[in-house]
Order: sequence, then C-alpha cells, then structure tokens
Amino acid sequence: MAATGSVTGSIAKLQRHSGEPLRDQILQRCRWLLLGGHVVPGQKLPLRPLAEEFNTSLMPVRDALNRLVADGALELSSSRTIRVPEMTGDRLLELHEIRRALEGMAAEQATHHISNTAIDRAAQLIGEMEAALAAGDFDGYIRNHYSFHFTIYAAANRPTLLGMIEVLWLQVGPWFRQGIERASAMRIDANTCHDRVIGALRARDATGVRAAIEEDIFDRIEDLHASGP
Amino acid sequence: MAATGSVTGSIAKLQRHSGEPLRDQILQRCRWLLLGGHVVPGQKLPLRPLAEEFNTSLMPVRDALNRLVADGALELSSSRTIRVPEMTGDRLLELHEIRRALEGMAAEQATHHISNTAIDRAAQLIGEMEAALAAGDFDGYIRNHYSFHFTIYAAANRPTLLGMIEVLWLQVGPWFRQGIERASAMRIDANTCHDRVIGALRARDATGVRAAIEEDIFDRIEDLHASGP
DNA sequence: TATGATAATTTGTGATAACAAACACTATGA
DNA sequence: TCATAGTGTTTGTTATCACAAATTATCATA
Repeated sequence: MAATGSVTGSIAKLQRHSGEPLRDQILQRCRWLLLGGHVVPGQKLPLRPLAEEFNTSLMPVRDALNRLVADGALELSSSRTIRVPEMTGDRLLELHEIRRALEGMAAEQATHHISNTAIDRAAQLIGEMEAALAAGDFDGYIRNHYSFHFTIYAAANRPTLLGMIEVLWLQVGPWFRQGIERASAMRIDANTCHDRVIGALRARDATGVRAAIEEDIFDRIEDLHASGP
Repeated sequence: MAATGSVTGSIAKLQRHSGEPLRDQILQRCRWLLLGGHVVPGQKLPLRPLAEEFNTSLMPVRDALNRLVADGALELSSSRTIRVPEMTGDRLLELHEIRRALEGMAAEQATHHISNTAIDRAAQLIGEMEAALAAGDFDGYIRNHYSFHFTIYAAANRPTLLGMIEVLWLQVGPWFRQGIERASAMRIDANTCHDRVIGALRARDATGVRAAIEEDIFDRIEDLHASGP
C-alpha cells in the first residue's frame, strides 16, 4: 500500500480570524480535491493527518469533512474511517437522473436571465476547455468545464438549486476525473453539445438550452461509462 | 419578546455510547422540530441552551445544527446566531419547483417497485390524515402526511434522491405548519390528489402517479400561499 | 426624550485532552 | 501453513476551556 502522503498540495497557509472560519477555508480546499478528482474512490481521509497538513486542530477539519459526508461526497465506512465513496452503476445512474432534472431546470431558467457578456464568457470557456484537453491538462479542462456549466446555472438566480447541483458535482467529481483521463483521446465531441447550448442561449430558446444540457449530461455518462469498467 | 424556554419538549434522555452518536440523536430531534413546525421562522437556536436541554456539551449540538445549516434548514444570520430562516416568496417558489421535479421523479420510479402492502399502508394513512385534521391534531396530520409521501418515495429505491427530498421538506417544514394551521378549516380536498395517487399506483400508471404528485404539490403551495400573506 | 459611546454579556469557533470502538499486527496453537 | 486470540495503534466522538466577534444593556450627553 502506497503512503498517501500529502493530499492537499497545500501552498497558501490558512489564516485564523481572517474573515471566514478555518472550517470554510478547509471545506473549500476539500471541495476542489473532489471536483478535480485529486482524491480517488476508496481513498481514506483521516482527520489527524489532514489537520497536520493544514496546521490546525482536528475540529475545523472534522467540521469540513462532516459536511462533505452529509452531502454524500464522502462516506463513513463502518463509522470509523472517512473515505471517498466507490462509484457503483446504480449510484451513477441515480446521480445523473437527478443531474438531468436539476441542471435542465437551471439551464432553462437561466436562458431568460443570462447576460450577453456571460454567454460570451461561456463560449470562450469552450475553447479553453478544448485547449486544455489537447495539452493533456486535465486540471485545466475540469476547471473550465466546471466554469462553463456554472456560469450558466448561476444565471438562473436559484441559490438552493445551485447548491444542490454543486453537491451532485462533488459526488461525481472523482469518477469524472478518472473517466476523462481514460477517455480523453477518443472524445472531444462533447463540445458539440456545448456549442448547441451557446447557440440556444443566444437565441433565448429555453427549451433548446434544456435539451442541449440534458443531452450533454446523457452523452457524458454514456461515454465515460462505456470507456471503463 | 417571549422567552423561548424549552424548544425540544425533550422526554427520553439521550444516551452516550449507545450505538449512534449523540450528534445523530440530536439531529433526529431537531429534524422533527422543523418538520413538525415546532420552531417558527425567525426563531433563534443558540447552542448553549440547547446543549443544556439535551444534557450534553456544545459539540454534538453544534454538529447537528451545522448540518442543518448546511442543508439550508437553518441559517447563520450575521454569522453569529443560528436561526430558522424566514420564508420569502422567491424561496418558496424555488423550493416547490425543485420539489415538483424530484418528488415527481421519485413517485414515477416508485410506481414500478412499490409493494401492494405499501400501497395499502399509504391508503390507510390518508384516512388517518383526515381524522387527525378533523380533530385539530396538527402534529398527527403532519406526521401522517409525511409518512404518506415518504412510504411512496422510499419505494423508488433511490437513496440520494430520497435524501434530497428530505432536505426540501426540512426547509418548508416551519412554513407548512403555519399554513396548515391557518388554512385547516377550508381545505381537505388535497386528499383528492392523494386518492388519485393511490389509484394510479394500484393501476401501476407511472405517468399518472407523477402527475398526481405534482398536482398535489402545486395545489398545496397555491392554497397555503393564498391563505396567508 | 432621543442618541451615541461604552461596558457587559452572549455567541459561535477553535484547541486540547480523554475516551471507546474499530483496526492492524503479532504471537500462539493446531 | 493457516486460523485465532491478544495487544497496541489508529480513528472519530465528546467534554472542557479559551477566545474574538457580535449583540445587548447601560449610561452620559444633547
């Protein structure tokens, strides 16, 4: 068994009493670990080593991880160790059924409110996505992919809905990263869906936007699921 | 301002080292406080008084309340006091758009899996609901109403979906209680929707079940919203 | 009486330590 | 060689305490 070592790649130090609580700063970093797939299904995340990396006590780390457990992004196996959940076929299916419903709803509603500059920004992100993927920069690809979707969803002005979608992305994050790395060579045409999203947004065609987003989600799970076991 | 006094009505003592953690026992009780509307929008929930009522330290109470804040069922106002959020028109609309999508999905999928005994049990709950409402027993009404919906949703076998729906109910709980008390006299025909749900379940008509559930949710918000400011 | 400064209290956050349950390892026996 | 009991370690949970920020109460001043 390989020593996990540093999982955070922590650079900037956390600061106490600086506006937001340590718990939230740690939560933010852990979120990106999941979204970016820097942790792997099955991996253990013990409190004490993490607290040492962050130079804090157990408590804020515990708070952050408990939150992620509540969100379903982490799990307590045998109620004694916190780990990244394995992705099963059932869970993947369920998560994407929900994603389709909620992200479809957000996209449809965003159509009526999103600004032209936000649409331009989203369109630009498609290019940066492709460039990152071509360069083998998976981190950059995932970051841009995230930004593309969430600039659109955020325009729906539905804070609760947006939070629920974020939780879903946290849950599929580790799986998504693995799938992207496996399937990167064979796939770039997810961007055809993305282009259709942009086109429908420009035309203010809410139904079209929803359909394009739903198809994007559907295609993604098809491809990634087909590319691996 | 009235002294809040005991909010829990705590009877059974909590037990340490008895299977599930104190945090979860407290969380369970707080959940029912919200679902049953025993706390009121705007009400403060300070850690120390609660800890004293539960005869525990701050920590498990803190954990439970943090979880509910994460779920959006409570909020940190000015990041120094925890309180039950006020219900705004926007929030109510958003919550019910999401409820309609997710509960519709759960009901539709439950249709194919739910057992006949579960259907019978749900049908029976309709009667108990009516009886409780007629007797002015709002607690009983709400409890039966909850059981009716969740015996159906649980049959869908979608754990993540079920958890998300529970969170939504936590958020509308206090508002729902207020609305029921206000509108109790004028409304019993929500049960016509409930009867239609049972009928469609017996016919294994998934589309009909979804439609009936969606209409139930829609009617409910219409009535309760109309009955109050 | 109204208003603004200031002190006292209350609040959530974070650190440290003690604890019990789960885990991992080792020695023992067949 | 393999199973098993025993022991030491690791893990999350809870209690207690210290702290800073926000709130509330108090009182001087206009």
